[in-house]
Amino acid sequence: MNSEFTIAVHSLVFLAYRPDRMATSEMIALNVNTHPSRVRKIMSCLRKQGFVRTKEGIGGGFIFNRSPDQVTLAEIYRATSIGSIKPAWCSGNEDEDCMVACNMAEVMDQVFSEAEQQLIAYFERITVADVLRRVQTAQQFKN
Amino acid sequence: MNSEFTIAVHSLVFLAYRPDRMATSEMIALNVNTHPSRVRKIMSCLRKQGFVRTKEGIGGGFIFNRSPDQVTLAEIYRATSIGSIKPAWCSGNEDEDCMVACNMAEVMDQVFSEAEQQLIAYFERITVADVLRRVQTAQQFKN
DNA sequence: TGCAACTGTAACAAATATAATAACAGTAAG
DNA sequence: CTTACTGTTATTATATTTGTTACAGTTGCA
Repeated sequence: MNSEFTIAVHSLVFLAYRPDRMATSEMIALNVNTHPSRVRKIMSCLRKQGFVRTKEGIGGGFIFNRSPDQVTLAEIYRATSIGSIKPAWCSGNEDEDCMVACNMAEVMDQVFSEAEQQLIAYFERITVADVLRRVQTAQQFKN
Repeated sequence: MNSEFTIAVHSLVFLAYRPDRMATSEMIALNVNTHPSRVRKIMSCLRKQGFVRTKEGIGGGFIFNRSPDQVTLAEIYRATSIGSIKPAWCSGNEDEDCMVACNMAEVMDQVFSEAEQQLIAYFERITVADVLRRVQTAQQFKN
């Protein structure tokens, strides 16, 4: 799977964690450990889906636009990474004179698509607030 | 996800489809549409797990060693691709002075690991024989 | 009005992962 | 002892992912 999902989740958790629910791409990038430009690209996608709003210019940044306990990982997955569990490579060959060769690509497509539904059903049960709580729990075990 | 899973499933379905349940790496590679060497590498892994046995020398090849309706995609996934839904890239930074930065990698690890269990639970319900039947069904819809 | 701190986006470069290919030793049948 | 196979490693080619740079557009404020 695509790491954009990870970055999107991390960014939203970070925003949820901040008292003002706001941060610049530079702050997020430092926290996530990537380049601010990559953060902006992914946040731009989250903005188009209404997860965050942005403020340009001085004192600007990204602002969490919804309640962290209402946003599920399923929504984030759909926004950033839908289709990413299926490998790009496809087996089989339509021109072959064999039922298996001709139809495996289509059948595996179905299988991966159903598998992805299972994954999404699981992500449906986890919110950004849940992830933040898990982070807090993990932290407590260190102390 | 790794396409080795796809190739492994396709290869076993192809073997299950053959009356003698046997084929050479060249035949499988032609059917799957890849290089025989790649097939041998993946089949070699399936042999070590007991899914197939091999016969070297003239007249040799790979032979399905179990009943197609007993082998689930979950077993094949575990044999070839375990851990592959988690992206290699990890977010966060242990050295950062922030709870979120320090613990997100661990938390996302848990999340991906649980997600993979869901995936495997789904694959548990599909056998090689089921996939072959799906191939047959797909074929019928073309005629 | 003009500078400074932001986002938005595209283009490019670097790194990494994946797939194809070649090569050759080992094995078994005839 | 030759031919048709697997087993395995190494190498090359290709695709994908990530990082980086650059710059236009926006906004707040002195």
